[in-house]
Amino acid sequence: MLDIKFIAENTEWVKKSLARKGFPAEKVDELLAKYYEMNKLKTSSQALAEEKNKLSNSIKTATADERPLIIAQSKQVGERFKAEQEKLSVVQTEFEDMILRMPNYPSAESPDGPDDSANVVRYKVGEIPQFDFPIRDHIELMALNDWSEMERIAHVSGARTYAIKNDLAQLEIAIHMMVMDKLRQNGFTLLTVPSITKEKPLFNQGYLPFARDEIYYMPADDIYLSGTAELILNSLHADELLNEADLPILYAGFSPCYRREAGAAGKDTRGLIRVHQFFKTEQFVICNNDPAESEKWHQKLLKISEEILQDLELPYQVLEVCTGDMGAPKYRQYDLEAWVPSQNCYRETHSCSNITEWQARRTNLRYRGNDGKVKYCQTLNNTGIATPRALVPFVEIHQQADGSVKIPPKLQPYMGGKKFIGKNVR
RNA sequence: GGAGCGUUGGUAGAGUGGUAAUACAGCGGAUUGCUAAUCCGUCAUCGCGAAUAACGAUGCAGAGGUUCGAGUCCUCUACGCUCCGCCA
Repeated sequence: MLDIKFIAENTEWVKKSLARKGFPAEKVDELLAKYYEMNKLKTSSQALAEEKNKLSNSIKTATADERPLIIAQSKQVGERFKAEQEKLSVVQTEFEDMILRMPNYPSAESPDGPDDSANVVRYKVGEIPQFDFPIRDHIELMALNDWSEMERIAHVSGARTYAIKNDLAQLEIAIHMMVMDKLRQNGFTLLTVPSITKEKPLFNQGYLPFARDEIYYMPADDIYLSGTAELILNSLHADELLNEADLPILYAGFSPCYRREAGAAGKDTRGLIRVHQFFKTEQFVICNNDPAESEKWHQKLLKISEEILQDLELPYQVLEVCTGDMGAPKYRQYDLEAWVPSQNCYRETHSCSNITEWQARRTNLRYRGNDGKVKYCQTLNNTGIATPRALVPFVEIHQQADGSVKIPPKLQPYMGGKKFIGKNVR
């Protein structure tokens, strides 16, 4: 959520900034008109409240003769007050709906552009492997090694689900363990969190009101399924007033994640790239209000996820995401993409975002600064690792001519020391 | 699923239907002095405003209701604790 006073005082700048995200300038004017309308009603209804309070309070000291008259007057003012309040609450709801739909301001560093075609590759790390044998894609590798039950599970659980087994199942868990260890060593608090959520955290995080179609909803219990631990971690301290000494808060949250993928019809329908339920270890940071501080943490989160891909020995590229491809909450976003040999391209494994105050305002997540003033926190998030998607580049990059898959040294301790996995490993 | 008891500021904690005590922490100021103490003020949100001024409104888990007036009475909801039942 944006600061309405800032919008009122810097209207032209705000219009220009939000236009970079494709947000129309007229909507800023409409918001301000609604704001001024709301304030007028606040002023008039507060004047009536004041009058009502004065009359009520005078009853205590009034004589028995005076009372009936004052009570009658107070009743009358009370009714006018109630009418004014009703008008106000309509306008207030309209105003809140409008401001909840305003995206965050993009950073000066983010390139302008309408969609993902304008994203900029900042740099690439690692060699794209040259195979001297015909490569298999991850689906063929799973079939060859008896690593999955893709066809059977589709009958049980439907499209875009997966079941993996044997060494690949062990690998899925091992990668999360490796990532959790790295995050713990970097000072993160490890958490396993629920995937069920009430509605309010979805607004706090910024999924709602933008993407209701993407979210599983269970009407019997009025409960939603979370698409990421970010959602839960962002609301964990909702409505709290922290102390500056408590910051930064670093969380590594593990949870199953649920996405309807309603807008992805026809995309990545086979295999492990895009599924309705997956496991993610998420990096989440709450820091103080200093822009330099959130920039520092953004770079730190990026560095951690790069190390993770390097430990897994996956070649990757770092994208600076353009204004039009960023989600509404984001100020600045990097995507990390790992090389997928069978598709001859890089595919997203991590998304690293600085949200600045936008989520904290929705979440009412504040702290008392060392100067005694109350301020909003800033939040950042990045994938730690998401499986099974990360297994796709992993098994394809590390595949051998016989269909077995090499385990990089950094991961071997989590795989019981195995250097290779697969049917043909002796 | 059932029963009982709870939910008050950053924290702790009072509050017979009539302006939310008090203490601690934090911040600001003053004083004395010497490694701190004492005193005063402030301490959430919003409106009007140039204002971090004055004034006013709101805020006691949330939403309704009764009343001239609700932290206090009534209804519903959420959450917590204790117990019963069920259970990986």
